[in-house]
Amino acid sequence: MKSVTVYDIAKEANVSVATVSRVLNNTAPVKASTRERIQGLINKYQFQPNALARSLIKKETGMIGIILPDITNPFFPEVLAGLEQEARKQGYTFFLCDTGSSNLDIKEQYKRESQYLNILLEKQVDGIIMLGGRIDLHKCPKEMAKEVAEINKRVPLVFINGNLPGAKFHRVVIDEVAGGRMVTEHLIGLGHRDIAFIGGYPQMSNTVGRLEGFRAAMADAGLTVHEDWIDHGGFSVQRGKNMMGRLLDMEGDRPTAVVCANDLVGIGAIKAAVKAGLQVPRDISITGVDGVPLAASVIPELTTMSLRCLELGRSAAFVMHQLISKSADVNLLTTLTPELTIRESTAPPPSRK
Amino acid sequence: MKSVTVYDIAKEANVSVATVSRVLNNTAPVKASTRERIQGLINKYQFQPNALARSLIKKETGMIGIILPDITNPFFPEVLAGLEQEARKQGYTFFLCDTGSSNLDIKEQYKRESQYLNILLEKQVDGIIMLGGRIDLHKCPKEMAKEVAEINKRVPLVFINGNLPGAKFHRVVIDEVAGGRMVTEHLIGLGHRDIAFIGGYPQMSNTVGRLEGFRAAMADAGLTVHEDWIDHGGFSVQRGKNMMGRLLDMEGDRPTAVVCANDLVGIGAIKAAVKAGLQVPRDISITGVDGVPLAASVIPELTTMSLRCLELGRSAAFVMHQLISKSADVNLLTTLTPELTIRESTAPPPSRK
DNA sequence: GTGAAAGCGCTAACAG
DNA sequence: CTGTTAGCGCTTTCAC
Repeated sequence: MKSVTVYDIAKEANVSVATVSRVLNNTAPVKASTRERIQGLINKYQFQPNALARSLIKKETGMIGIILPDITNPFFPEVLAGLEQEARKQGYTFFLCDTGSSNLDIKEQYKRESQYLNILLEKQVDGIIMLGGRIDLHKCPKEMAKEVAEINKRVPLVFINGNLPGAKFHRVVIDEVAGGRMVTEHLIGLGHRDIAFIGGYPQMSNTVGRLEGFRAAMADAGLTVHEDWIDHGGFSVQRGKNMMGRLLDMEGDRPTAVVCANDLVGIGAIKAAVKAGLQVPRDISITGVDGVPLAASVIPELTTMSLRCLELGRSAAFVMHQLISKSADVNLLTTLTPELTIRESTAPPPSRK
Repeated sequence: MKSVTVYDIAKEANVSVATVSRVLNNTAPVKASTRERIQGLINKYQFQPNALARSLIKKETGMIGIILPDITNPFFPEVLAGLEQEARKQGYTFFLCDTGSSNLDIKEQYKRESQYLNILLEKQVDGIIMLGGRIDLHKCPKEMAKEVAEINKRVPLVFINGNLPGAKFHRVVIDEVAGGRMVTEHLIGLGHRDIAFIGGYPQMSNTVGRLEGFRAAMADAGLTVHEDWIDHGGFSVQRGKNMMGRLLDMEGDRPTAVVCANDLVGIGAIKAAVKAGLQVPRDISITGVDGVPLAASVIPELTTMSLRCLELGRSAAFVMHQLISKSADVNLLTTLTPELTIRESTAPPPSRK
């Protein structure tokens, strides 16, 4: 099972390893006849140069590490697809590190992030892209931020939709505030005045941003926000159901529209509403945020803010490539504007008696 | 930006590199005092041993390559999560190769598979796991199968839900025929006699298997299958809509139940049915296959055959680990039985006049 | 316990 | 055009 090396090829071709290396990388002219002889042997033995040895000396591996919290959340595969599309052209390959947060306590998750960060460093990846986890924290503990800052000194680092205090990082982000604002304005434009906001976590910056946009839109329209109608508690369908259920169970007036922190919560909210005997959007309008394909698959199809996942991925790959190839003036911050996608889950409020 | 090496540590600690290596791997006893001195320096410089150099000599990288056709299809992240869960314990990390088939012509996809296979070999991964693509073909062209057989000689290879002619491969599969049969029997048990089957591709073995199970269940119940009601054409929500639309537009009798080749098609079918003014399951029952979380998110929730994606992933990781650690008697074939998940999209047929 | 030295498989000067 | 040689950073005999 001994694998063949440049030496084996060289010997059989009666040349030196240098020449073999030359045809492999065509890094210098080689006489046509010897080149063909060597190429023939390469094919004959299906010779594959050992990338480890090559990377060891060239100090580049063509590998990009990706750290994300949960591949099972459809947002991430979507971003990943964008990353792959762009990075493949440049010849990069991906190291996928899923911290598997979905069934983990939060501290364990951050520990895994640290572990993976170190593993990626040891594997000599050319760059690391982070999504979710600690970079999503509205206020990240100093120690955890510092660790990442240290790593940023050793290898190119790009954040997608996140940030960390205490240092400057390269980031590709969607404008969360604009997203929250636009979706709320859509509802207000439809005639809604009593609007709730559910989902997410108050300690996460995406939630904070979306909520801030929501408040801004309400304020601009001269509407007051019912603090009772603001609820947090997660990003899953199940959590969406729970929060919506709670909202519907409340005494007194009901909102005529609900802004959900993401699509999964939006879907859960629709389910809870339907279960409570309401019709969406006739009785209540519901919106999501993310724009994952899933949102177009439910009935009624979810009106949402597309976070343009694919482009987010592509942009990040682009920034990473610039960083790796040491281009001058790489933008520290790339901001994308989300896109309102109006579908079937929103309509004017039921007319009041 | 020069990174520190064992030599730097050794010099400053006044020991040889061998000793540093010993404390790094504790591969031999080292005097407590020198060990501490060295450990101190390691911490001080945040020294990370270069995994490339290490792998070069140890001939193992702890990396497993994964080749899959489309990370955007929720089936794959689910399997991936299972893989990760199991493989993390063993200290493996993943190389993700998405051939991005969703927006590719089919030939291009196979070419990418070949490319990735080669890249993974060069990167010296300890093993390769394949999902989808050519291993899903009912009849894979000889050349394409042979290429994979060659690779199987050089590095451990595991297929998830697939196979290739001309050689023996290690495989972890779900019993597709049983799946098709069980879901059909569920419908028959409910009283359905007029059942359609839509989705998938006739050249793919999963479709062939599911359809075979469908036919077997029908035959066992003494029911005849309407060949007109068997339609193929893909695995996406959109395709499901199209196929279901076609079915509903047909002259003559209508089926009272539809077995869909996967969950996405099932969701598309529900959408088409609802759009046509039918109620699911009152007027028509619809089932899926896959058991992705999404299937539980739609309204009505989709009755489906769970392919037990997580376990599929875990089993594959387990088999791979055995292969890598050269355990004796690794099972060539691991078969899981799918699980019927009854939800809301199936009910007895409407009573006839 | 510890050090010297020989590679792992490849690339990159530097000579010819 | 081509060969010689010195490493990349680490592990691992084999001595001491």
